[in-house]
Amino acid sequence: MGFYENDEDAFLPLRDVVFKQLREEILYGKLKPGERLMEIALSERLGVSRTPVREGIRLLEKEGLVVMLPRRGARVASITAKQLEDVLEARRTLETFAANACCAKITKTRFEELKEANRKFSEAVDSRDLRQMADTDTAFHNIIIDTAGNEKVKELLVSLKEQIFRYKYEFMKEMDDPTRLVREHDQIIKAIGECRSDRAVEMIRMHIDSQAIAIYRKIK
Amino acid sequence: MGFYENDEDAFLPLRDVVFKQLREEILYGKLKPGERLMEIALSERLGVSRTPVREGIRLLEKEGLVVMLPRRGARVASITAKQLEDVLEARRTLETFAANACCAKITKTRFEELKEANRKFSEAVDSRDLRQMADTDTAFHNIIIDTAGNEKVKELLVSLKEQIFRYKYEFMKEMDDPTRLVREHDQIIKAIGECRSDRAVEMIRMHIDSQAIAIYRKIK
DNA sequence: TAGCGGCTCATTGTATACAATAAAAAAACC
DNA sequence: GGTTTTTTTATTGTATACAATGAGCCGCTA
Repeated sequence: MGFYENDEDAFLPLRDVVFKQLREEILYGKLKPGERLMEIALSERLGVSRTPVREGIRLLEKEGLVVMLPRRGARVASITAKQLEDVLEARRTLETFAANACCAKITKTRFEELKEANRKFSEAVDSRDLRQMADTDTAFHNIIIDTAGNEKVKELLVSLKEQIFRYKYEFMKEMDDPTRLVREHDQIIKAIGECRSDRAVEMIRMHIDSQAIAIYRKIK
Repeated sequence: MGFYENDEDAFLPLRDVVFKQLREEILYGKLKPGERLMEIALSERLGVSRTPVREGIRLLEKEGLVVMLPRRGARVASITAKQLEDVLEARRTLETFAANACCAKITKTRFEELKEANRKFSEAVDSRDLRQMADTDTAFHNIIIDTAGNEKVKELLVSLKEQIFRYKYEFMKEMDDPTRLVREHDQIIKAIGECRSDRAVEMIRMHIDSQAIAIYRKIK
């Protein structure tokens, strides 16, 4: 690669370095949906041979970030309205499960983390730093998912969210009142704090759906 | 590979042939959990070079059938009780969602397919052919999932089921009364036919849970 | 004999060369 | 001039050679 993002990467297999790099570029829009990923061009740009590039691309496919056609190479995954709906529906299903489980397992410290996470999200919203907003929002949701304690569900949700991250990112750019998200988070926190799992589930559902509708509008 | 399962495979990239072959061997127990997958040995056995073997193994990793450790190669995924619980919980969450959606979208022809599928499953149970039982059971559930019409959920469920297929297979071997499964299927069909989605969801949940408990017992 | 250190070997990681193929361009034909 | 066929070229698929590394072995030392 010629350079390394940080020292950790120096010990990672090159395929993972390639994976991380390309993932970053896809998620934050440098590589756009539908764009071809050509092995030779990438290996030259990244300064490695084709082998780790191929393997890195396979990892991206695993995360649903690229699609491969035999003998035709890989493209950054683009998404149809139907696929977006499907992903969001799957996400909603799993994340409402997580919210429910979270209510049963929440601890005092976890609850405080949740509040702290939303505070950070609120700051990010105030700062209008898009990247920061996206990251802190993810962190907030991840606390709920972590508390639910189901590793497989977590893994699936990470993958599902990555698949629509790019669109969410674009959508946040044009959102008129992002402070609404902060208030929605607060309501979720409140429901969890009161151990009202039905309400928490409903809040999460609404929270995801409202974003879903906005993203959906943008896609079309 | 030297030979081909069928003509279709002759046109597939070798990585896919390798993937299919190894997947078969893992699912039906020829390759056992924890067993190492060594690239050179496999490439010799399958008559291809290491490259497609490596890529085939990556595909297996994507399906959760093998786990890879950097510089230590790949092993057939074995599962802890906790992981099994997590997978089953995720499956239950998504499949109850599918059952619910199925009730809303079921058509007359699909309903007939469902009944036919359970008839075939019943025959398989009578014949005591384990492989047949597993396949027809999967086919039955797949009709419900297909009818739900969410491709992403389907994809996730396929992967989740594969991860526990081997254990289910082992468990079926020692099941005392497999006809119970046929009756459970019948109840699910009935609930769907009556458009009682609450009941269908509950039936699916029970159906999965009863298997879950049995598999769980076996693992421990 | 227990523990340390370096050696060997098996195995994965990476690079590269060659083969196969699909898309694009050029040529031949009507 | 347009259409089909051939040729070229770009790109992926596959094989293989070499490098790097981790695991186990063996002898050394105390």
